Amino acid sequence: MNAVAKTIFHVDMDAFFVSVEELFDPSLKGKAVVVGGQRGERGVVAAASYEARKFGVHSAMPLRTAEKHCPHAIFVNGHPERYRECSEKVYGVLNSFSPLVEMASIDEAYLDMTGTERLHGPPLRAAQKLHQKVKDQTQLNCSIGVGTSRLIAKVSSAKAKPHGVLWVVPGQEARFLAPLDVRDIPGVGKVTEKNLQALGIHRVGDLAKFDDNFLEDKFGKWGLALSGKARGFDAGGWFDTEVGGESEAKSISHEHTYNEDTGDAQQLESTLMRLSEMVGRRLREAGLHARTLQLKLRYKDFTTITRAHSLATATQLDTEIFEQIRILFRKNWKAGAAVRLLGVHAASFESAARQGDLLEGDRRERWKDVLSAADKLRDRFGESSVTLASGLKAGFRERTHENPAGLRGKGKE
DNA sequence: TCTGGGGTCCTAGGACCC
DNA sequence: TCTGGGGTCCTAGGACCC
Repeated sequence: MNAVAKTIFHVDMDAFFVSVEELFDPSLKGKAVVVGGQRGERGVVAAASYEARKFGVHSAMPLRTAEKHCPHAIFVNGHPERYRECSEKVYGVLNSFSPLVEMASIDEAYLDMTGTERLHGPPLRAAQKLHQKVKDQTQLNCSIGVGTSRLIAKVSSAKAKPHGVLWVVPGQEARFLAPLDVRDIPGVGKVTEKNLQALGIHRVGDLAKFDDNFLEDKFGKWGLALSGKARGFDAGGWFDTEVGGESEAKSISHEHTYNEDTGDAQQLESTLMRLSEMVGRRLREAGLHARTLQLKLRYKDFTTITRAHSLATATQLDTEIFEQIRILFRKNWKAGAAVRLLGVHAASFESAARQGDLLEGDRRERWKDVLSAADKLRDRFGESSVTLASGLKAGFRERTHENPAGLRGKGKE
């Protein structure tokens, strides 16, 4: 572990969703903009412009609260396709700079720049070059943190915002981290913060004073990781892995929150049908079969339950997914109770279904062909053009509407 | 403050097996 | 009858991230 110190870049796009919307509508520039939905809708802020943030608006805030804080803000629906497109463009720029690039999410990436000094110059110079290149080729601003670990790079990119570059010189990690709030450590949220505060730990420096054993005692495995992070190490989990490693999806899910709660069985089941189709489609696109299917049910009062079932044979078929989900729903829904949200979740993937007897296998193959054809039709004519009504009475199905909020929100930016 | 959607990882208890 | 100890799988829930 005493090899040459690594040089890791963390590139984080500034107010990504807002900036992309500004590319499509330049009149938004310089204004208070909230991305995530329209005024008065049920939902939360996916991203807010720096202008809106001045009024206390931040991501994950309910739209209705944002409206109160900033009545003059412009509310914009999210456009996931636009963000994906821009994200790919950003990836292209990064990849032209270094082959070791890993997109950590739609708007941030890690680069392993170890040993590139002869090509790009010293770390700070290289980061400034990349910073400019991203701006020139995408018209989007980013911030870049540079350090000897992913953790240091990530924390420093956050401190560099907006539109800045920050290098933590090797050996200075502890000094950089010590004065920061424990909340600045990725993975420390509200709950951990509170637990740490109860122990008198407020700053990263306080945390670094405690030894591993004490923290492991208090917080288990997570405490050990925390101890490492307080010292600037990528302690534990995926954070430890090499930059550029491809990781496969572990689960696929879709959920829907109603604009108004409903206790109507037919409406609920047709939503589950639609969600099952969406999950099935994603499974087929990824060439995956799922063994575990899970229903998520959130009632009006926000109490939420999940109920799962593991199949003997993994599936990627809409009908099989829906069949299980419906069983779980009928078994667990308090009949008539108003529901706020429904979700369908698939996990325990197998790359190919273990097939039963030949006849059964043949039947499944034919179904797969039918479904792939339906996927293609939906691509061409929209989500509502094809319905596999098997197991449903005619007219049973809710009209499919495009989900304007089909995008990830953003935490800290 | 009336709380989206899509993910990852972790914990904990019970079933079941050797 | 007074009862071990792992290992693994399954399910439910929760913290956290963007």
